[in-house]
Amino acid sequence: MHSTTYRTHTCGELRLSHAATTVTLCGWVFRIRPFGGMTFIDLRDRYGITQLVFNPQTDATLAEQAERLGREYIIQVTGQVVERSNKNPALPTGDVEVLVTRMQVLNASRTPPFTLEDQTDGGEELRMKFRYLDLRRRPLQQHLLQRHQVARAVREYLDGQGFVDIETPHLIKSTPEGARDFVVPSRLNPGQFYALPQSPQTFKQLLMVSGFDRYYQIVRCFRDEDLRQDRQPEFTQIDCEMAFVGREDVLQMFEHMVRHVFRRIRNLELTEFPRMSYAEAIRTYGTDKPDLRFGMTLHYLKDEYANLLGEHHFSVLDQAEVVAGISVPGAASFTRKQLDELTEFVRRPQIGAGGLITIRWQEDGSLKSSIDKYIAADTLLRYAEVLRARPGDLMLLIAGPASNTRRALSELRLELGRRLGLRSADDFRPLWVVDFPLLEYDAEQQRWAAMHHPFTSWHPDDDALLESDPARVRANAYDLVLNGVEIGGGSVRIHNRTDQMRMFRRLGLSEQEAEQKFGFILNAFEYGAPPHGGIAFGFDRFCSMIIANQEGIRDFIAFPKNNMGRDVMLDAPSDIDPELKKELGL
RNA sequence: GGUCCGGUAGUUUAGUUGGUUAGAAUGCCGCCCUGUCACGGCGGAGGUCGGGGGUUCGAGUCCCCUCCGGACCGCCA
Repeated sequence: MHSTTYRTHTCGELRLSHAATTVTLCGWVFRIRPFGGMTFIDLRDRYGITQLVFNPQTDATLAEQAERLGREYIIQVTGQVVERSNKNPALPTGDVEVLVTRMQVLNASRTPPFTLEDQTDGGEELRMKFRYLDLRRRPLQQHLLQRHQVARAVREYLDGQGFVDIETPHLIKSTPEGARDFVVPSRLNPGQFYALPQSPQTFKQLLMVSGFDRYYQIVRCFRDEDLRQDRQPEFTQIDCEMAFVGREDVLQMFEHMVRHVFRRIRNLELTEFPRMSYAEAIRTYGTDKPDLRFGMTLHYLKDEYANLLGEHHFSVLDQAEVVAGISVPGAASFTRKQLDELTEFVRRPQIGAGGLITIRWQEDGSLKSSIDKYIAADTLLRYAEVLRARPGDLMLLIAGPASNTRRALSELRLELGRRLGLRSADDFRPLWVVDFPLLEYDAEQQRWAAMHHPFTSWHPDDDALLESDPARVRANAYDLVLNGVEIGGGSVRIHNRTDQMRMFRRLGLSEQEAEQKFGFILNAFEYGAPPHGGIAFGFDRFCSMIIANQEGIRDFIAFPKNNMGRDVMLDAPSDIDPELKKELGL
């Protein structure tokens, strides 16, 4: 299958059954073990590693040449496959070796700046600069090969469900809503710019108007925002849209897609896709993307509905908008040092809690808290009841403004999950988060903004609230969360001009602005637009989760950018030729 | 726009209160070794301590500025 004019087999192919045949292999010199006259070389390609033997008794000149090879030289060798006297069970090819009788150096190599072992000694920056070398390493090769398999499985499923892969343009129009656009100057239209798509959102909706019913695309998207380990300026979406569907149709269809991909890639049957409202997620986990692999949910001693604090003399609690906490099973044995670390963790500027109240409920029933002088033991026992704690547990309380406190507890919960080993890499817990708010108030710009995007429809029961009480309108939107990572999101869309205009007005666009920026879709809605809805998955995140159950996506992208959006291998972005600049009217 | 961490040999890193010749591992080079597989043994070379300025008798170490990398907050419909 891989036989070419250069080679008869790959480096991962030879077995005992090949013994006594003569083969020609090509590959990179991975390790050289000179052993007196005799020399062993591990020859590597993407299929595996095969041991070569050079024996001076067979060919003294050749054995000497072999000793002079360097790491990552690329060579072509011919020889006989022989059974090894000392087999290596760690290698699939470990039963055999190739006794080399002819060797040609196809290309020499400088000594690589870092080792290409699975556990490389290279730092992040160096590996990025020499990305093509880093990609020779087995873990990264596996990631990209598996990413290809994920894409195949996705296409296999969607093709089977009648979805049509249709390409959409990359040079499009800049629109005011959403993320900052990357722009491309137009030479033929001096002073004007294209934008690169943040997603094919409007195009896929127009394809529904055209009657394409079921559309998908694995497509690059661009957003000019600050980066994180799970955010790149260009990233890939599995972009999907369906006509004549309601929310339930979309959730079913894509739950099954995720199941299909997990079967194919991990041979794993996902058990259930529970649903949770946005409000419930925020209340019980402090976040809209809860990690369901472990418990430790939030419980409230004081919030806008109730105050269960009882008798005490502690102003920190009285003055707080919200007092809430989690109980950590079996963690009453935490040391003072560990508790200090947790306190420091929540006080970090990024988390921003004022402090952390710790209550250790010992196995013997005694209580040790950081607020012993303010709050009596019987009151603490009532707190324990609210927090669903048991003897042996550690209770952690935070008091402060509602959203800060929830966020801090959410981060604290994740940190404890990490420390206690509750976020297992073999465990996958999907979750649909539904009923997001349609709008959120942007204090900076003093206007309402779409939480999902401005084409999202809303719950019919909330229709009247759009004008009277926008904060309470529930969107017909959903996110798919996997182990605390948002891997996809979508909505049932608006499909008539009247509602779309109401939405634009609500977002502060005048009739004229809406017409100017979004005229194409408003017009399309006047020519028989079907009800439709869809979803988009972050393909890079989906891959990083399904392949390695990790959040960082850079190791699943062949040529990613760093956290300043730079490609350190190319050294892009860069200056351009002044002549070119002039032509572009810049 | 902001916060935090880091930058010492090719690479990964140690370096105490500011004090003698900046130490280790790995890689690289040389010699020895015929069954290794992270081979082993002996020896050797290799340092603008990111850059600039300052404090000091003396700076890898302290201060200021700056560049680079990483993580995060804001931001990311």
